Amino acid sequence: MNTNKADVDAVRRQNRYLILQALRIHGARPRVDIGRLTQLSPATVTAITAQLFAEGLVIEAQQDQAAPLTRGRPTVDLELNPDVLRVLALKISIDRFEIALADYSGQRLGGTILAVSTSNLDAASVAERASQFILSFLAEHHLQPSAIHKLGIAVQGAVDSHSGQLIWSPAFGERNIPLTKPISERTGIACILANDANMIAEGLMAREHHSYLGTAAVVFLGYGVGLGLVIHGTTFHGSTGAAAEFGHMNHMPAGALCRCGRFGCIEAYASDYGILRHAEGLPLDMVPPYGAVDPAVMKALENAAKQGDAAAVAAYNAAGSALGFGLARLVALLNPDRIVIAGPGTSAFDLMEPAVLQALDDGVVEALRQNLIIERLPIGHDMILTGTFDKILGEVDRDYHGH
Amino acid sequence: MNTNKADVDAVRRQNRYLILQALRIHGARPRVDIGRLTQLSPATVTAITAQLFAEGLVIEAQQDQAAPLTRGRPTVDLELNPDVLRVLALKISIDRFEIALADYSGQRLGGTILAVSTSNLDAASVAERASQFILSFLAEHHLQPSAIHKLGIAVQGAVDSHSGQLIWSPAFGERNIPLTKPISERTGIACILANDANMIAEGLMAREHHSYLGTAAVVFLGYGVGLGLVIHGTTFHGSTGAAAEFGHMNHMPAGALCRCGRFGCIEAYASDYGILRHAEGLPLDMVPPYGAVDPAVMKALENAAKQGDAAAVAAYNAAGSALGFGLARLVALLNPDRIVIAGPGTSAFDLMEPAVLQALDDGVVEALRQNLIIERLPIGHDMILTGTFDKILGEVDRDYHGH
DNA sequence: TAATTTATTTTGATGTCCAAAATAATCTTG
DNA sequence: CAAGATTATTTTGGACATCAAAATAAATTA
Repeated sequence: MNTNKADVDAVRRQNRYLILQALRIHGARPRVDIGRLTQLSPATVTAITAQLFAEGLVIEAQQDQAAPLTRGRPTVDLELNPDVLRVLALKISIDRFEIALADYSGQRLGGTILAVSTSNLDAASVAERASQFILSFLAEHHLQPSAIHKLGIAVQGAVDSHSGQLIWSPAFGERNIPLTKPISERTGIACILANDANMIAEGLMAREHHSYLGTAAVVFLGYGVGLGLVIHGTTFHGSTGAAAEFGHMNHMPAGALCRCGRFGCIEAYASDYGILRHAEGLPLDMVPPYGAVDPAVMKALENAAKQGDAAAVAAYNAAGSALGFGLARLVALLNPDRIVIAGPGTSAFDLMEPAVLQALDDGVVEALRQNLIIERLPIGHDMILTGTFDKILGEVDRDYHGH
Repeated sequence: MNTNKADVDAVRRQNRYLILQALRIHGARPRVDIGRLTQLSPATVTAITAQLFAEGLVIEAQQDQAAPLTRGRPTVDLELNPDVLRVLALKISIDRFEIALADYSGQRLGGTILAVSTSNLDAASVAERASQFILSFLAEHHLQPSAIHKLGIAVQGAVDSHSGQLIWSPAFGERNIPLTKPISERTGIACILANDANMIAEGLMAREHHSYLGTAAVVFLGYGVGLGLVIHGTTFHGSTGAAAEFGHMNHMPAGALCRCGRFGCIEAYASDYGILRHAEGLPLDMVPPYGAVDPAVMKALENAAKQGDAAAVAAYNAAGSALGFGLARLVALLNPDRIVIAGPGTSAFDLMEPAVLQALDDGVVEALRQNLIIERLPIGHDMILTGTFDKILGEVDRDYHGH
């Protein structure tokens, strides 16, 4: 349980945070609504919004033209002042950097993609290259780095968010790549580092808060297999912030060879390259001979399986089984309310679904999956950037107090 | 994050809780110490302790005879008033009920064990039998049920603490056995239901709070394999309160037959009966032909393995491997700071340890286990009762305000 | 134009914490 | 053995937070 002392300051901080979050989630709203949403009394809402107003964080919104049509004093909508600050999100994945800019209200103001041959970068060059990308992006938008309040970096792989290092990622050959420190030094922008699947979870939580109050697992199917964990309504990061390396959770001792060098990881069966290797009849202990797999290739494989191609069907079955047993193990351990399957791989999930469900049947006491919601969410990579903004801005709501 | 509004009442509740917990954990202490422990100002400590005094929850302790020997006004030790209330803890395991009584300070006042042929009890009789046991125990101690503030029930198996049902337990043949409601009706005592391994975690947390601030997994080796999870310094219960069915996390698809009826559970390899079945050369898909395994039998097997008996060694290796891969999967998912191996099975852990470590090597990226502390704790079953008291009394500290 | 209705602000009460001052109860020292 | 020193605890007064209720603002309706 919470083991910190409470004082009157903490009360104001908490309620102030609730109001900012209410405006962030629900958009422009009058004070009455804020009171209803936060359970705070009108007097308190007035007091806190007045303070937020004075700090410049909140402004009066344009009055909605669709007339009131109602009796009584008209409401005054308040909204977050978009111009308070700007934030950046950088997504690093195989052969690709993507950056986006947003204002304080979360509105996306622009973004670019850069093709990078990531596997050829050495540890030191990653931050260098990313910094260049950030600075040139800012220059294009006529922004000084000092205009950016914070940068969130979302990467596929195991990250250590405390030290700001990328522990391991399929995008790079090397391990333990420092990111936040060198990027921060080169650009002058404060950085945080997070796992991409966790950022998706963050985004889902921000948007559908009521569905994510308990425990949920968000599986991201794509080139690899990522997982974001929501526990007690908060995204979970383990002791080093590196939790949820679901793709590299072992499925089968001494099983198929994975990109990470181990044998039997879920990813070695259920990722693009794992499925492809299996379907092509290559030995499972062969080093996966692919970089980023062309989506068209996967689409073709998917179609082949749908046409009944035996090798393709078998590959998707193996993928589903590995994924399903992984989920079964997760369920046995955490008994979540909800599992969300997201990412581009979702389109082929039909092919895996029977094996997934069979594995869940075989692998978990039914009592633990009685009320389990399994949901498919056809969101794409873009949710990673969105979720990263949600995370950064949520932190800002907690501790930013104006200039 | 916390999404509740804060008010001045919440402040006092929180600080009051901190003071009660400080006294509970550290025993009799003067007000100055309480201030240091909680970070509260002397003025606040005086105010809150005065209130606790008035409510009767706190009393002045006997002055320590070992004289002060120090200058200045002497301290006045405060302590929890043991007579505020009494609580009961009931532990239900295979062929055995155990009950204990404690006072408000957590002091154990007595306890009894009852041999029960649990496997022969039908669902309705379990609560009936337990209630009889409770009532006769109270009669022996000349206590009315109304004198008991709360009863905590710790059971091996999957529990649903919300509904108060025992979903599945190796102790009983039937499933979905209602416990808290019928026991509460029959005895008139408020009940809560929890998993035994979680109660061990609760006990460890109460005693060594600083070691359990992050994520920790407490593995209980005994007849079965239990797991208590500590996440963010709180014991974790999944959506139904049934989390951490580690013993029934799948180790090997279509593997050894488990008591739960599935194939390949960790327990089917690593529990007493699983090891014994393997060592005796019985087929792994054979229904385990044992009830509670006599500790002497396990001791003999352990000795045989230590003498080099091949079948016994192989059985312990298989157990270690199943346990190790289970832990590897847990680590990949949760990246805990600490794994604690506890329970009577600890004595044979030497035999399993090499296989456990090998499995961890094979199953987890090393970055995730670099700082992992694996600790062996030779605590016994008794910690389950102790931890149950810690849990109940912690709840009391949070919401009990005197008569 | 007056009455009604709804939103927001103001006022006053209650309660919290804390810093600083006051008090209490001991030991030390000359 | 009395005055001083030292440490613990309590008291006092200020700063702030929430809230209920009253007051005010700004519209619609009759």
